[in-house]
Amino acid sequence: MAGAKLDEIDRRILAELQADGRMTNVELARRVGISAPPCLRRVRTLEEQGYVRGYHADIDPRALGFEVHVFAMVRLISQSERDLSAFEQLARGWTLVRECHMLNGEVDFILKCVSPDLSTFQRFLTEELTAAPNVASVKTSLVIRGAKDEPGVPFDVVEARARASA
Amino acid sequence: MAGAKLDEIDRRILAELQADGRMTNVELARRVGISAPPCLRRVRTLEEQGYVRGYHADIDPRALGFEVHVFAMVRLISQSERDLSAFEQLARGWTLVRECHMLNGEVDFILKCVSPDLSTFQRFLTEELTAAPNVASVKTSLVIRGAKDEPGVPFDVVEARARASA
DNA sequence: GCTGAAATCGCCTAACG
DNA sequence: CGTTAGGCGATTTCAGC
Repeated sequence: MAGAKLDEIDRRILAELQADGRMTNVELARRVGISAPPCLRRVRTLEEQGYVRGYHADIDPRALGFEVHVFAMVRLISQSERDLSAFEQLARGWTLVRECHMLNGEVDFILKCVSPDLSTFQRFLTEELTAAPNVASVKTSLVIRGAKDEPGVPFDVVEARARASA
Repeated sequence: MAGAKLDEIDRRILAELQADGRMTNVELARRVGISAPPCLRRVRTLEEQGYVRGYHADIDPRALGFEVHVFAMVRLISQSERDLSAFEQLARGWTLVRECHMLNGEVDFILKCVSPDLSTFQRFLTEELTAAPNVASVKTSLVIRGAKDEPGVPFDVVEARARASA
C-alpha cells in the first residue's frame, strides 16, 4: 500500500507543508514535535522519494487579469495511443490550458483553461483547440463562480486510512 | 485593468515564487535583480494585496494512496441562489471534493474528486453526493491518465499583456 | 517614494553523540 | 533523534538617490 512507509510525523510534515509551504523548518519541527535537524532530514527524504513534487506560491489569477475560467470537453476522431499522445503533447504547449486529463466515457479529454477575457479564449478555441488535428468536437463550459479550490490532498482521509491499517 | 499596478520586477517575483515557493528571499532578489530588503518588502506587499494567496507544498496524491481521480458533473433540481449556495456549502465539507465550480449550460457544477480507491469513491457518490438534497443527477468520469497539471497562472500571457499595454 | 548598505537576530544545516 | 555550533539568510534600521 502506498504511503505505508510513512510514520505519523512524516504525514504531519506533509500536511503542514501543504497548508503552508513557506513555513520555516524550525516552526515545522515545533509543530510536529521533534527538533529541527531530524525534521529537515525528513523533509529532504520526502522530497527525494517523490512525496513532495515542489513548492508553489498560489497566485490569484483574477488579480493578474485572468477573468475567465473554462472547462473544455474534447472528443477526438482517433483514440489510438499515437493520436492520444499527440493531442496531449499539443495541450502541454498551450499555456492557457492549465490542466488536461484523459477521461473514460464519451469525452476523451477535459481541459481546464484560463484566459484574460472571452475574446482571447474564443480566439484560442477556434484557432488552436478546435482547429487542432484529430479533434472531432469541443464543448466548453464557462465557470460562473468558483465554490471551492483546495490544493492537494485531503489529509483527514490519509490519517483515517493510516489508523485503519494500523 | 487588474495587475496594472505591478511593474516588471513584481511580475517576475510572482513568476519565480509560483515556480519555486520555497526559494530564499536572497535568491529571489538575485534573480529579479534587486537587493534583498526591497525584494522582501515587495513580496510582503504582494501578499497583503492578495496577489499571493498562500504557499503550498505540491504533494503527489498517488504517493499517498489516492489512486482515483474523478470529475463529477452535477445537475440540481432548483437553481435558486439559496439552493446553489446550499450545495456549495455541502461541497466544501466533502474532503474528497478538491474543487467545485459552478458552470453555465446544462450542468450546474463540476467537481474534481480524489479517492484512495473506486469503492471509497462509489460509497461517497451514492451515500453523499447523489443523496444530497436538491441533486437531480450526477455523471462521473474517471481520469484515465493525467496529461498536464500546471499550478497557477501562465506568466507568458501576463508578460505579453503587460508589453501590449505599455 | 523608492533603493541599497549595515547590523542584528534567528534559522539552516553540518558534525557528533 | 537530540545537541552543539558555525555560517547564512531574514529582517529591521538607517542613509542616499
